[in-house]
Amino acid sequence: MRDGSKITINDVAKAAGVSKGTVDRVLHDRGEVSAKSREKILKVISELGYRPNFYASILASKKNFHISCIIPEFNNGEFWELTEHGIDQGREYAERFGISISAVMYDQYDLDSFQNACSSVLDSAPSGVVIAPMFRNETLKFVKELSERQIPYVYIDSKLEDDGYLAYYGMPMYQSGYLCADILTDGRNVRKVHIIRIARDKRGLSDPTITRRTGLIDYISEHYPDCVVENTFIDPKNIQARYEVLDQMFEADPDPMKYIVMCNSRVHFVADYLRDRGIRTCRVVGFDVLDRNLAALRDGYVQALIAQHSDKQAASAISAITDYLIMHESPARKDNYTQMDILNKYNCDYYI
Amino acid sequence: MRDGSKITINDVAKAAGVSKGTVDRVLHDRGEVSAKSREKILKVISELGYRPNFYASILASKKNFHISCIIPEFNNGEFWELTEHGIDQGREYAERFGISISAVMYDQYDLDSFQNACSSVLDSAPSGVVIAPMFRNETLKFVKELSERQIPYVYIDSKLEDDGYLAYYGMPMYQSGYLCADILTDGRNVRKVHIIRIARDKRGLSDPTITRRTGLIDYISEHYPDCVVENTFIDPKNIQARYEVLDQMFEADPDPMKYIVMCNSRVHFVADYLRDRGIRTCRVVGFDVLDRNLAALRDGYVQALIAQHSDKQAASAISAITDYLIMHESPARKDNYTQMDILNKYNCDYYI
DNA sequence: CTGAAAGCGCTAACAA
DNA sequence: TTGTTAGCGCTTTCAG
Repeated sequence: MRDGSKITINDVAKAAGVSKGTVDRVLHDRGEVSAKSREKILKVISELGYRPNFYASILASKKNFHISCIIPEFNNGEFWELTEHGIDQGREYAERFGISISAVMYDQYDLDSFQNACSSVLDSAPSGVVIAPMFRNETLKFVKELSERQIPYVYIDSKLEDDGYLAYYGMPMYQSGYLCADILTDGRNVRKVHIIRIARDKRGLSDPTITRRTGLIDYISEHYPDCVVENTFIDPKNIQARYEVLDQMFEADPDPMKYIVMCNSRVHFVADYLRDRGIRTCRVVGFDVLDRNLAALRDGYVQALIAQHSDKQAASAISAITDYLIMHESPARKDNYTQMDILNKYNCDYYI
Repeated sequence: MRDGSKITINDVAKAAGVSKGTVDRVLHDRGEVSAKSREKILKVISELGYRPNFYASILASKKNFHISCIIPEFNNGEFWELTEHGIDQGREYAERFGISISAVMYDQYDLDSFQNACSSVLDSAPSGVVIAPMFRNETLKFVKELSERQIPYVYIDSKLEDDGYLAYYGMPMYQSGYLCADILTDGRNVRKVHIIRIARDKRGLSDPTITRRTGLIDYISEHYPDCVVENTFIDPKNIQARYEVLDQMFEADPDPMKYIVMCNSRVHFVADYLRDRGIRTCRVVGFDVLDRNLAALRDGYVQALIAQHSDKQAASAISAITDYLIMHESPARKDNYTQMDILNKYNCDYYI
């Protein structure tokens, strides 16, 4: 009964006329087995439908697996905090199998910091790696090294064009922009859409939200060919400058009904402005369930949020590697596009 | 390293000056231990921070746990099919711990069938039970019996007012109706809402969607006090009768723009009608991701679907019992209201 | 009431 | 290239 099938490595050994030591050897591909023994054992295994009991396996094994997760560093309430929660969930799972998890953070605006993170991970000789890549070239170099060392790695958030990865968990960025535009406009007579963007001081950084913006713009030009799309850049660090820019935006066009969208997680910047100025005439859509975004949703300064359970992405990434390490099982599918959740004030309180 | 803490039952035994047999006895509360031994052992355990290794425990144990799941029977493509998938997911998890899972189905329109299901489950002396209750009184009787036998049980889909259950996983029904109304109307100038309902031949059956309808109606009267809510009853088994009723509904009011909603999973009945009649002027909202509902969503006969991942509910229920059985851990929270997912044609393809 | 001892199914030395 | 053996940490008889 136990484990569904009661056939053990001993049964296999007996049926194949060898010892369990030999069976174990073919089970783990560690050579030193004659071709005929090997063949026979494999045959018996599939005939009997033998499935190893990995509790016994873990118990007996002296191996110490470790998984490193490389993600951007963050402050409280920021996007990557949720990912860290997911790492904690994944840790809970992995630790049951005696696998330890560590998170290594880097400054997403600083290439050196990313390189340091990568090389320190490499030095620790991990059994597997989870990575949220922000620097294209450096990441490609890094995963190439991982591949050579036969270390499995999983992308989260966004992925690159190599194909050595074990799995990828992330949101379909283009589609999320398309969806966002649909929710923003939703059959209304929209003449102008305002995209609020973060003014990036450093150039040359990869920005995963570009694809999202493309989806957004495509939707508009397909469904509202006469609609104007206007970009407004705000400074994330300077409130005053931010308010000035937004004031200008509102003054430039007398219509108080504005359609506003942000393609990253920081729509709360817009909400704060609207709250302070007492503006309730706009339709605002943003992304991700930060506390400040949720508050804006509840208060009615943001009408909808598109969310992606990025915690689950990290957790899934870790269990994918765990399962691969423990039971040699690759995930059912390699590319896992997580669902896009539409949140409004009536369902956001039930979002975990 | 292994398992986080390397202190074993042997360490505890040594430190307490007893044998591991005795430690095991207090660990599992199976008596036959002197008060002082017990006390000492408990003290040592907390001092050392000993945490049992349940792989070893499962390996050595001869126990055979079994969980029974009681749910309504179904045809392909119906609501409960998704729940069965969830049971399969749960089984995958539970079997890792040597716990077997079985599903027992009953006819949700037949009390006898439900009673039979319950008593056959009782006869099989399960280690735990997952139940989707459709008959109030009978269920209360059943769970009382389970409580007396100390068998843990978990509600899914809906729950009753007893409080002996280990956990509950389901959608907040009232809120889902409220949300549904919001999506249906969404700031539009709505004067009449059509609720399409299934004509139930048998009376006296509990209907979990009543609460949902209440939420829906409450929203309307709060936000659209002048809006009329009209109920139309259709026969699930008779196409012709169905079409006649709907024809009448459309003929009764010349306005082709109708707001239509169904509170159960069978909005595809409405979609089929609209497709056949070539009506594209309505706004239709329904519940649950049946294949036929998804098709209607993609084709534009249904504008939105509210979904609830009922597979995850069943899977969570099973892992809750599993964790309880294996590591004596109760779930983090008892009542788990699952999130309400809003699906439209742009995000439904990413809904697993 | 308690200790000793025989496994659970598998891994990994170590011999052969 | 193989078989043998000593555990992994825990449960469960079975004597005492």
